[in-house]
Amino acid sequence: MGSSVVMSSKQKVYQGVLQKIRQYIDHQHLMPGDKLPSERELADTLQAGRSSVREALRAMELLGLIETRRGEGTFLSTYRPYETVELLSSFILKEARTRKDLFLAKKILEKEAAKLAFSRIDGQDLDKLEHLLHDSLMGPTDRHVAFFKYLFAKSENLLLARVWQLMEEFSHTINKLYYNKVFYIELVQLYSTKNYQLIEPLFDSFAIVDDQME
Amino acid sequence: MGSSVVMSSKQKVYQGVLQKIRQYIDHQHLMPGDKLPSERELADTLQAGRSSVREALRAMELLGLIETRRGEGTFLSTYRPYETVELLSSFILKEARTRKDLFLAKKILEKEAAKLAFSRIDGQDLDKLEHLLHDSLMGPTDRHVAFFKYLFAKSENLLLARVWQLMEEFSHTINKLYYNKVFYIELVQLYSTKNYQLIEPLFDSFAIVDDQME
DNA sequence: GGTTAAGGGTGGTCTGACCACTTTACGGCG
DNA sequence: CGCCGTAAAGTGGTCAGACCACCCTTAACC
Repeated sequence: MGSSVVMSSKQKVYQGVLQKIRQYIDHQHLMPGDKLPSERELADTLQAGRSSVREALRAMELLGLIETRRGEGTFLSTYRPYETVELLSSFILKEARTRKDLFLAKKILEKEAAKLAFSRIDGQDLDKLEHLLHDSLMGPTDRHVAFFKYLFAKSENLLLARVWQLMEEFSHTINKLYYNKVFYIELVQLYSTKNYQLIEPLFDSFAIVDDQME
Repeated sequence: MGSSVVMSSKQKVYQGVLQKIRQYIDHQHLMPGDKLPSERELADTLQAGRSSVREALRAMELLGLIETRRGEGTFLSTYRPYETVELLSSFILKEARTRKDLFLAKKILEKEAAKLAFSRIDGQDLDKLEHLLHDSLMGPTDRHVAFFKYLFAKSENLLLARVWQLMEEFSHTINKLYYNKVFYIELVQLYSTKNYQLIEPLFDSFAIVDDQME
């Protein structure tokens, strides 16, 4: 950084600013928490208007790349791609807003998490899962969410977990979904008897209970 | 739309503007290509400054949600996340673990699409898939993308397809990935011999070829 | 040394000016 | 009446400037 924003005939100033900021972050080896130059300084250095700098920063902020704090400055944030997926998914899910697509996609993720978690479920986990199933203070949807949150944590694939969570949260705007209670009991049994090959057939044999039909 | 931006104590004006625009898109059932109100009109209607409106629009533009054209206006775009993906990739690369998550998640989706497509693959589809495999003008990555694009279309689960597409585009910024060529041939064979039960083991037995290691 | 107030710096928001480009409207001519 | 050219109106794009809310640092006072 030190040169003005390069103005290609098609590129808007905020896009040039964005590129320069990214280069600055790279060259300075900035880590999350590190401070960027002030808006005014950026505007001076890049010979752009402060508004144009702000437009670039707002775009980055929405993507979760930076955090701006009034009176303090602009800081590189711990990058959380999942927040971006959240915003994007709100559009994606809207387009694909058929119940069938959503529920099947979610079921697939749950099934795969169940299988990924398989080798990591020990006796203690079984206890916790069974405790969940027998907690009579929990409604079926909450139990479902807690159950699979547990399994997704065990799967140790954060991206899958987050995508599932977004689908789960989004599906709540449609209605509440869960499997028949026998399903959960049988899945825990499969973990108990170490019967990996029966996980997929189990998912295939249980239909989702659709709260809206009741 | 018609009320001013609600100012919560923590929310910035541009975030409120963003919400209102999203609501407007919903209420008007806007489709890609449809025109949004002008910046000045939005500023009047939402009782915000034009700069604040622009900040919100820049953020949406960077996400590929809208397209602004000087002299014409602001249009809802057919969702194309290319610019976003490029911007995010420089940050997503920093986490090797995220990378591992991404590849595994993508493989899972590809596997499930292959299975969902199973019952819809006919002789004509087989011809097309085989044609893909024998197109020597295609590099391995392009072939992989075309191959699975085809399968996801056959799966008829638009949500899964979109999530996979997003992951696929993310992963391209990291490196180029595909399976060993024998994989595709064997999968087409499974379709030909109608051997559904072997799809999952096939995916389990093939490692992803990582271009970066070559 | 501790506390408080002031000063300087930060981001946040808005207004206004002006430019480049597109679309619309109007007038003149055939 | 239709077409063409020009001007006006409308669009986004950029910048400067003003002022506010907040934060941090420094200086002054007890």
